[in-house]
Amino acid sequence: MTEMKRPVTIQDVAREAGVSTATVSRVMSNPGIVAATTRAAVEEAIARTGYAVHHSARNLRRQRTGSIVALVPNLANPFFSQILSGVSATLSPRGYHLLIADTQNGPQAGGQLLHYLGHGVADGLILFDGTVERAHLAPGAGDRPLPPMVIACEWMEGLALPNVRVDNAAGARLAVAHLAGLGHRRIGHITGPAGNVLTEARIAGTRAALAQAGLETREAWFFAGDFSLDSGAFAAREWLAMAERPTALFCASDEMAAGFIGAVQAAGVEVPRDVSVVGFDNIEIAAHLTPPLSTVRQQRTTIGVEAARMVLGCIDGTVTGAPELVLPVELIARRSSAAPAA
Amino acid sequence: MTEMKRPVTIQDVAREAGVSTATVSRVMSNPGIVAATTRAAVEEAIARTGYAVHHSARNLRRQRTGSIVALVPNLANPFFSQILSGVSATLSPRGYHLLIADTQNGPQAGGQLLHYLGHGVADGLILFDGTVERAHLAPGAGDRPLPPMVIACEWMEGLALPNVRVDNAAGARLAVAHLAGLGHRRIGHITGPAGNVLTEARIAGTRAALAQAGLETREAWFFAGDFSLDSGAFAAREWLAMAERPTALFCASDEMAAGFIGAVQAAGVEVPRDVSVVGFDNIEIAAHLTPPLSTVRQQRTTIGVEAARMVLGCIDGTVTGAPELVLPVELIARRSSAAPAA
DNA sequence: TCGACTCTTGAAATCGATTTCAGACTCGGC
DNA sequence: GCCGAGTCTGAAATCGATTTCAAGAGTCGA
Repeated sequence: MTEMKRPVTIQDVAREAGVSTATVSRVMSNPGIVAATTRAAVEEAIARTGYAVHHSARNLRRQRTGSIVALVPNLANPFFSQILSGVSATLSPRGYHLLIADTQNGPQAGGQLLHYLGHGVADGLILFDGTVERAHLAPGAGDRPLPPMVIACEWMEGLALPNVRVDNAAGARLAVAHLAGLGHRRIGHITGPAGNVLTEARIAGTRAALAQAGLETREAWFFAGDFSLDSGAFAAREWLAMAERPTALFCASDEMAAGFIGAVQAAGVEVPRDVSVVGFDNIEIAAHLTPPLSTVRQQRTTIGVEAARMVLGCIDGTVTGAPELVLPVELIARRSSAAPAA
Repeated sequence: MTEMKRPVTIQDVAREAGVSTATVSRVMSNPGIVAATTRAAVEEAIARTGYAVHHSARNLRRQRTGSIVALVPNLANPFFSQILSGVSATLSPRGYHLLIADTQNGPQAGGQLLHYLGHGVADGLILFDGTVERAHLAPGAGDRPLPPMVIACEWMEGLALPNVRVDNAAGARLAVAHLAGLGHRRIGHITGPAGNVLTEARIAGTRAALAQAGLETREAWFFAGDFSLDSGAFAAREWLAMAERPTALFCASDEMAAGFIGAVQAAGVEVPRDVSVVGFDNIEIAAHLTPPLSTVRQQRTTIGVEAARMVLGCIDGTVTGAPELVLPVELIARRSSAAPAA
């Protein structure tokens, strides 16, 4: 048919249809202002040539890129896959692409970030990592206006950035209150990684709920974890070696809860007969574990959807300032938590 | 300091340094050919103005985009997160961005794909979804040369596309041989979604291994699943209702294995005492389940890394034709499989 | 002292689409 | 028959960087 060499440009279409490139462009982006007959001719030419707009060219002229970048601390962590799915589902219908950057938990996150900011790489940014150095975020750093940016899941104290998160402290309180309500008097906690805002919020919620229930807050019952399966299993070893064990544990992530349960059950301890466990996240497998895991549900898809909406809102100006959206959490009682043995 | 209005362009830097834009450009992309003193002046000017190259402009001129798109069937599936992590880790140091498109398992995958092909959106494409309509992939469809493309995890029979995958049939054979070796005579299989190439390869491997071991291949013992936890639990209900049950099951995914085990254990059946189970994938939680899950290990990060390398190779011409890389798998025997009860 | 060469550098064309600006044309009303 | 308003269209400028081409400045040997 036509030559298959060089990709067809708007010039080719214009020539083919006997009009100017301006008209072709109008047919594509604002058909209404083009006369019906002309439009038909152009559309016919487009179809015949198989023309497709060249994004780089359009982006250059329009001064936008059509993509949003999501900065995640660790892409391998399945926790983010569902969130990103929500982001993607929101972005696609609005014509935006999703660019993913994995900071690999590294301190070079700042560098990564700088790379994306103001370089015309993306129109907006969703930050899922609260450990980025503040210096990089302060407007004026590098002398260049920063693109719209929202921070999701995590947040940064004292930094006025649009934000989507769940009510972490409330989740912790729900979990601990649940355990206390079952009759547990000795309740422990496996924490997230030190320094993380989520970790701190959940610890704070745990302490608050313990105090409210009039229970002891024993520091030895706070096991240091990092959200991972292995850190849960590690905490289990500490717990097993302990003289005076807590009878119930609230874990800051479902993965740690699963790691803990797996390890204690391998040691012959039974859940929930010997120890009750509550997780956080409600990952999909939680309901299928043995025993099914009681947990605090966090709607990950919704987080992604709302974060994406928020950036888009910032971009088109319908969202201004630094709104904060705190999503509710919910306790899901399953079989891993029960009244303590008499 | 300087005005904070408009982002600084290469023109500004050129003016600041008293050179032409050509020289500034050379300093950035090929410093060697610029005189040392001039180069220093330009670098100084770049630092002073905080200049950063505008990607759309560069891309337009260079006729590349600097990004690779990964088309995944379902981003919410954590199976892909580790693969994508490998892709990202390989792409970043080479200066490429990772663009992610979620086809949402929909038939519109073709449309999605078309959107990315030849539109100057990406320099290459990694396809993790084998269900794309072939018509969209045939070079010449739409009259435009297709960008480099590799298909990973899955593949398409009779389509000569660069390909990275694991040896699925061998994995199935390993699993079944392992169960047969333990003494099981009645071995069943929970399959993946119908029509999927992975499903078919694993079924074929299962049948081959059963035949080789001289065991019966009973159709009733092939449970239809779709890789999901719930489908594993569903198969468990069928299995429980069965008069003559297989004593061992090979599941085409760890998630189905976990769903199966969770459901039968909830019904009072013990694993591996009453039934042995082997999964496929070796997802991270497999080792922490109760009992720890025996499975066929599939190196997901490696798949991502190799797929990314392959596209990059196609782009820079070091890879030609349609190479196929079949990664080995490995059986990991844990506690969910044991000799059948006497 | 005069080419022949190399080394640097800048002017200008280029990538492909969008958009402004103004011109051409139509139509209705007076 | 003329004028103004309204419609539609094309020429050309523009987005910001890269790269070709050629020219100017030295260098070196004969």
